Amino acid sequence: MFIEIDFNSSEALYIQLRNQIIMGIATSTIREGDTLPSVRQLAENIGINMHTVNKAYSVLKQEGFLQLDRRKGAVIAIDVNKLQAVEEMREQLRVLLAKASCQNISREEVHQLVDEIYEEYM
Amino acid sequence: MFIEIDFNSSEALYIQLRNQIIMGIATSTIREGDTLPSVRQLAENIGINMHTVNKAYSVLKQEGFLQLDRRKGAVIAIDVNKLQAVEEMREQLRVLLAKASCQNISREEVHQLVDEIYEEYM
DNA sequence: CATATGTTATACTATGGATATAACAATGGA
DNA sequence: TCCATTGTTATATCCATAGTATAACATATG
Repeated sequence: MFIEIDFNSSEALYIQLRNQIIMGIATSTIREGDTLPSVRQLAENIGINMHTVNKAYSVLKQEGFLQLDRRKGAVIAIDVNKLQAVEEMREQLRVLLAKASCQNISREEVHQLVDEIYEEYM
Repeated sequence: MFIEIDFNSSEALYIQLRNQIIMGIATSTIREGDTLPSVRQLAENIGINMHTVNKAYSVLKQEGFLQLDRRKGAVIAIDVNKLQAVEEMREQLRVLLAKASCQNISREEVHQLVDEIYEEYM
């Protein structure tokens, strides 16, 4: 299992789970059509509560990364409104880059970071 | 006052405050050496509790953007460990760009977004 | 001396995260 | 058909955090 939870982190467990799964998709560790473990299985596997996994899955469903099917379980299925996705990204980058700018991190340095990270993805 | 708080947002008030002040620095609305209102003044001004403002100021102090002085009040003073700042940025971008990658937002599109946003700053 | 500053302490309410049981309808395999 | 497993929903409890409300203190300014 590619999922690693940090119980000492201040980040909510279900958010960590969400992030790990999105990273899994980005790095092709899991692909469209693959199924994730059932909420009960994954919960037992990680050692957390069923509802915490369920919440992570619900968020991923809401964000258009998962489809929940009683027959097949949790299936990776990308269904994204790209215009909306870009606007959400812009808002998050606005805050992140404001801080970066204050810290004298240049535009070029950000571009390089983006390139480095994108090499791991796709 | 350049600070605008959204009371309907799910984001914590002190985080909104922090973000607005960082954006204020990034856009040169406030500059190094400028003083922010006292915690009591700003609290009354916005219509929130003194301790909420105090928490925002404490976070900004912790992050190296503010110096709190009993004589001068809250003074903008950038004191940043750049190496650490870049690493923190990398971690945040890792999650953000993983999602972007899953949503078929290309590296070039991200670069363009970064450029657009950076035009407002510096 | 009076006022305003940052700082600290305590207490309360509300909300959200995480857990624990429990139950339900629907599906698939034996 | 029977049974186990699936996603889903409903409660209830515990704890941490956010926000508010008072209050008090040392210090600095006028």
